[in-house]
Amino acid sequence: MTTLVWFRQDLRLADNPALHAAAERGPVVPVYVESFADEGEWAPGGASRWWLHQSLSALARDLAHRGSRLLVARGSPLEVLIALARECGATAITWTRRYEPAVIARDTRVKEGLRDAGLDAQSFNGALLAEPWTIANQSGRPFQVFTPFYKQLLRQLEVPEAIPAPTALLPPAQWPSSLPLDALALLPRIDWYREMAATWTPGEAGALEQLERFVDTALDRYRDARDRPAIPGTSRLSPHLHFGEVSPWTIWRRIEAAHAERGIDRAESRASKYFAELIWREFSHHLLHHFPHTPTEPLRTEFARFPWHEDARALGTWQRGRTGIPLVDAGMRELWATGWMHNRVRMVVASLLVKNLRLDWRHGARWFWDTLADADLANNTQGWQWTSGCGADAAPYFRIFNPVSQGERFDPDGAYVRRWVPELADVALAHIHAPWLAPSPPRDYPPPIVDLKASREAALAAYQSLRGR
DNA sequence: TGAAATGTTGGGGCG
DNA sequence: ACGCCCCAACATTTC
Repeated sequence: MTTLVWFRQDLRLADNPALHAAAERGPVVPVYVESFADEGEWAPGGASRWWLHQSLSALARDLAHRGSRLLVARGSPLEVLIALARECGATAITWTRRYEPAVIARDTRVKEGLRDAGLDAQSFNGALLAEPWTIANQSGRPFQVFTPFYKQLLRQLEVPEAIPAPTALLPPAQWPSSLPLDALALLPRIDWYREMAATWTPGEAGALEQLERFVDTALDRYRDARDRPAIPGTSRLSPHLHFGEVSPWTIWRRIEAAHAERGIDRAESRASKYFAELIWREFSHHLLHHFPHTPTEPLRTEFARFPWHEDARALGTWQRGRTGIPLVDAGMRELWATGWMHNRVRMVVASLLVKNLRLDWRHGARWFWDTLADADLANNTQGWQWTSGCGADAAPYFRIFNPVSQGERFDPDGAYVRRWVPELADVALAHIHAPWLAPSPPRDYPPPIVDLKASREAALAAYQSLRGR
C-alpha cells in the first residue's frame, strides 16, 4: 500500500510516527504543500520562511539518501493531496498534527475531504509531550496556571520508545511531478540572511548536532548560565523544535540519559530547569488550544480596555534597536541579524515596549512573528501575554523590568551589549548599561527614548485605572 | 522569570 | 559596661 506522508512542521526522519506508520505499510511518497493562505495573518514571516527553505532542502537531501524524494507543491492541500494520490496510486495519507486554530480547522476539513475521496487519512502526535486535550485539572477544565499544569504533565508522563529513522524508503511505482523548491520563493530577493546562515544549521542533522552541543557544553550549568545572554548557556533548539526537526521526546530521552550518566537521580533529573522550559512550550500549546482567540485578544478580559499608546515612531525605534537603552538595542539587533534573541533579553525588550513605552503587546508579537526564525504561534502569544500581564499565569502588570539593572545582573561584563551595539565599544564598564550617565556619552548612540523611572510610574498608574472600575 | 520602598536586625564606633 | 546612633544587610511589603 502506497502512502503519502504530508510533511508540515515535522521536518525529520527520526522519531516521526507519521512517517513510520507509512513506511511500515509499503512505498512512501513524501510531500510538502505550501498553503500559507490557509494560515491567514499567521503565515510564516521572513525569518521563518528562510528557515523553512533550508529545512526543506535538508529534508529533501536526507530523503534522497534513503532512495526517496521530497515532492513540493503549493495550493489547497486537499486538492493537491487527492491529485497526488491519484497520480501515484496512493491509498493512504499520514501527517503530524499541528495546533494553531486556523490549521486545526483546515486540517479537519482536509481529513473529511480525503475520507470522502476514499483515502485512508490518519494524523499523529509528533510534536508534543502531551496534547492539549489530554491534560485537565480536577474539575476537567484546562489549566491556566503553569505550576499545576507542570506537575500534572509530569505525573502522567510516559516516555515512549524512540522510533528510529527508516534506513530505506520504498519508492512508489511512479513518482508524481513536483515543483522545484525554489518555486516556493521562500528566500527573500535581497540577501539579508547572511548572518542567519552563519549562525544556524537548519535541518534534522543540525538539530541533533545542536542537541549534542547543548548536552556537552551547557546542560550542567543551565540553571545559571541560561540567564546570561553573552554566553551560549541555552539550548538554542527553539527553531529546530518549531519545525519539528527534532521531536521533544528525542530531546527528553537524551537529557535523561545524560543526567543518568552523570549520576543525577531520576527525581532530580525530572525537576531540572530545562525540562520545565520544555513544559512551558507544552503549556503554551495547551493555552492556545483551549483559548484560541488569544493570538489577538488578551486572555484576561479587563485588558481589552487598557490605555495603550499609539506611537508608530517609538515602535520603529524599538524595532530598529535605537532606543538608547543598551540591553534592549542589543537584543533587537541580535534578533534582526540572527532571527533569534536570548530569552532573558526577550523579556526585557518586551517589558520596555508594553510597560515603559506602553505600546500594545500585539505590535511586539507581530514584529517577533516576522523576525524570529523560531516564531511559533503558541509560544509567541503566550510569551507576549505573559510579559504584558494580560495572559494566563502572567507576570503581574506591576512587574516591570529595569533594563539597566537587568543588564548589570545578567550581562555584568557588558560583553553582550558590546557585541551587538558597536557604538558602545569604548564606554567604560561602569556606564555600559546606562551610557547617558557617562561623563562623555558616545555621540553616535541616541539618548534613552524614555525616562525609565517616570515611564514606570506612568505604567503603574495606567494599570491602576483598570482596577479602579 | 521584578523593582523600589519600607521595615527589621545586628555589628561596630563612640562617648 | 552601656546606650545610642549609624548603616549595611536582609526581609517584607507594595506597586
